[in-house]
Amino acid sequence: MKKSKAETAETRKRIVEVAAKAFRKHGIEATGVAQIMASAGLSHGGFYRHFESKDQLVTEALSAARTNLLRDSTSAAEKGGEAMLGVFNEYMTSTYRDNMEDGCPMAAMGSELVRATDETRHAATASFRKIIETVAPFMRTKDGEDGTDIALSLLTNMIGALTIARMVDDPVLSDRILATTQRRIGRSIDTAAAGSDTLA
Amino acid sequence: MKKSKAETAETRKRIVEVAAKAFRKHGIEATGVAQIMASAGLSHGGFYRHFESKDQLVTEALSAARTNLLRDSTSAAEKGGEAMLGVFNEYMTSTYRDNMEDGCPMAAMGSELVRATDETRHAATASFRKIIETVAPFMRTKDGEDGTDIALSLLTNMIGALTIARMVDDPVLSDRILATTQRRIGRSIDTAAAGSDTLA
DNA sequence: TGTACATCAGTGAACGCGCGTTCACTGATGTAC
DNA sequence: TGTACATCAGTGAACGCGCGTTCACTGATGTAC
Repeated sequence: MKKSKAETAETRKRIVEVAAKAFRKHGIEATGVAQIMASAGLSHGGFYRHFESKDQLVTEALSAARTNLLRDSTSAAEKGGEAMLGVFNEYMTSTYRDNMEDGCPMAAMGSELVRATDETRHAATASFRKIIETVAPFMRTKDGEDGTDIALSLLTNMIGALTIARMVDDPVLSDRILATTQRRIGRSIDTAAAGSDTLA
Repeated sequence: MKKSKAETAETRKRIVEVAAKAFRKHGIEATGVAQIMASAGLSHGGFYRHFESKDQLVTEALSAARTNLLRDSTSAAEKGGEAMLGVFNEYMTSTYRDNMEDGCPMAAMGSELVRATDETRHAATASFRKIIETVAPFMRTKDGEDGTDIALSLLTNMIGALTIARMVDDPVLSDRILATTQRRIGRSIDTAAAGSDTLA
């Protein structure tokens, strides 16, 4: 039953994408290799033809999950401050809150990533840094302030707010957390900032 | 080998306290009932004389873990704004970051609490709300702003910052996240606010 | 106050279960001639 | 270009292991008389 190289690559990619959603939705520990393989339409035995371990898949799934985030922020960075504000605000909506499987992996798996392997934490750090770099130029800075610092503050705020908004069992409180965070986003982003497109 | 009522109550309390530390340090799922009982100096079989399930212990351990937080913020609330600032700042130190087992349970177990049982999430919500209420009067508000909203924003920021500071594998970046968050704390807290002691 | 008995905290073996991982096997793909 | 063979993606059973939970048992505590 050997498969062609193209098929093999496709299968591997499918496993990573399925895992990226499952880990965010149910958590890393709670998601088994067999479940992931079943969701990808395979039996669990073939897993180790593609990956050395579950940990390796976690690292790759995390990198895959960040792709959407980076795509959003990079495309907004090209368009300018108004687009960036739109992207940020979208992350603080009830729709985004209620769709964990497609959202920010750091908000969805935060405390599990703290205890993850060195490789996974390294990948997470690289993702986080990349996003900070992308959005930092769009932060509204006053005298002496650094865009990177504002971005660090705003993004960790969004991650924490999303986590707590998902944790609390009172929808009113949850919505209020999102709304408050949106207000901070509006204050932090410089909508007048030019996109990289206009610079080119 | 029946034990006296006093001993039984003491044992139960010990289990909860050991669990509160272990869940924060290693995560909820990764901490087994047998490990907790062994840390408490007991064999695992006796666990169900004290608790109906592991889930019940999780709920109680969470409530026990919040006690320290509430004690800190309540005592600061009595003393006034300067004391409150001190407590907040302490939460954003490298010492606090590196001592997960004694720290804020929402930062330590955030994404696991999102997926916890209804009872646990309810307890977590009550804890969060209580702390917000305690610190809200000490927030620096400008025209039309609500202290509760500022508190929600600041506390979710601190939880997210602590989580990400623990997740990244670069100590420089981690320290920078803490420092930036400390700066925001300084801007948000009204050090001139009077403590409830002075009102009495 | 003293005795007889029921209660139940704690022990340690055992339960079924799902986990991550391994392995012998199958048969289509890719390669060497 | 066609044939022979090595490769290896995927299957499904099996591995050891630790999980949460149960249970028969022990013996000190608490209670009823």
